[in-house]
Amino acid sequence: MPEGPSIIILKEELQPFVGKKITAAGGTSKNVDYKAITGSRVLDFRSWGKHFLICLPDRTLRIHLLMFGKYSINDDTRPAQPRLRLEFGKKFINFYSCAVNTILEPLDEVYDWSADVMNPAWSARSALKKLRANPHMLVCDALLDQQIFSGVGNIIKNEVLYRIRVNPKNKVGSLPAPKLRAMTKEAVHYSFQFLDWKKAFSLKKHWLAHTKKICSRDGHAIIKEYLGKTNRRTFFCPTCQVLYR
DNA sequence: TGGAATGTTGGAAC
DNA sequence: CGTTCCAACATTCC
Repeated sequence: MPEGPSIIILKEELQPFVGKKITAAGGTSKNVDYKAITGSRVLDFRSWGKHFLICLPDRTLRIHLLMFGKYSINDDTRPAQPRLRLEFGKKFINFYSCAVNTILEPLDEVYDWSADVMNPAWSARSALKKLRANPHMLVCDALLDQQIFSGVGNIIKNEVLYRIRVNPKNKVGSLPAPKLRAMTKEAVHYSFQFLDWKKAFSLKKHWLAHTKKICSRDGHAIIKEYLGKTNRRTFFCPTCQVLYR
């Protein structure tokens, strides 16, 4: 479900609820004061990477869909109990198996919007600065670092590295400067392609590395290894994705 | 059918 | 006290 582009789609699907008043709220999350938010109007839906933000006058509800989170709109056919349910008269939204939190601070104090690859405030310069400050970090970890590339997930990581022909085992500091810039640029570019393809239900069709077995560039085998500090599965072509020294 | 997967967290361990 | 590690969580698919 997640990765930044999917959250953008969620935000777009919920646009009809902007400005609407919550007439009832419930769910299994213990991090929400359901009574307090009943009667509040939704000022806006925002997002920061994989965080989906429901902005109310006096607080923000933060939804993180994690690996298996789901949502449904005006549809109660799911068997599971929603973690969070917001009703707007006869219409409603349900969120399932996600992490829900309440934020009381102003969002600008909580989030660095320039780190979100899909936000207009995204700053490549700022990302490069953070990367240069972490030369020891593996590039496969760097792309998954939400403080640097908020919204990038494992699929985007694999596709970005394949597209710029960079081996995931490189350290940030060993990449030539143009490659580091290319990585930063492609993280944004591919995220928007992901968005378009996901909307067209053709995301998987465009995967070049993720879950693939053969490199479409040179016909060599794509390797699967569990890499980085979080041991995420990483697909890459050791032949065309360069390992710098 | 069991294992793995678009992810993060909190607390234990060191 | 800082860091690192790992279990836990939850759902769907192959």
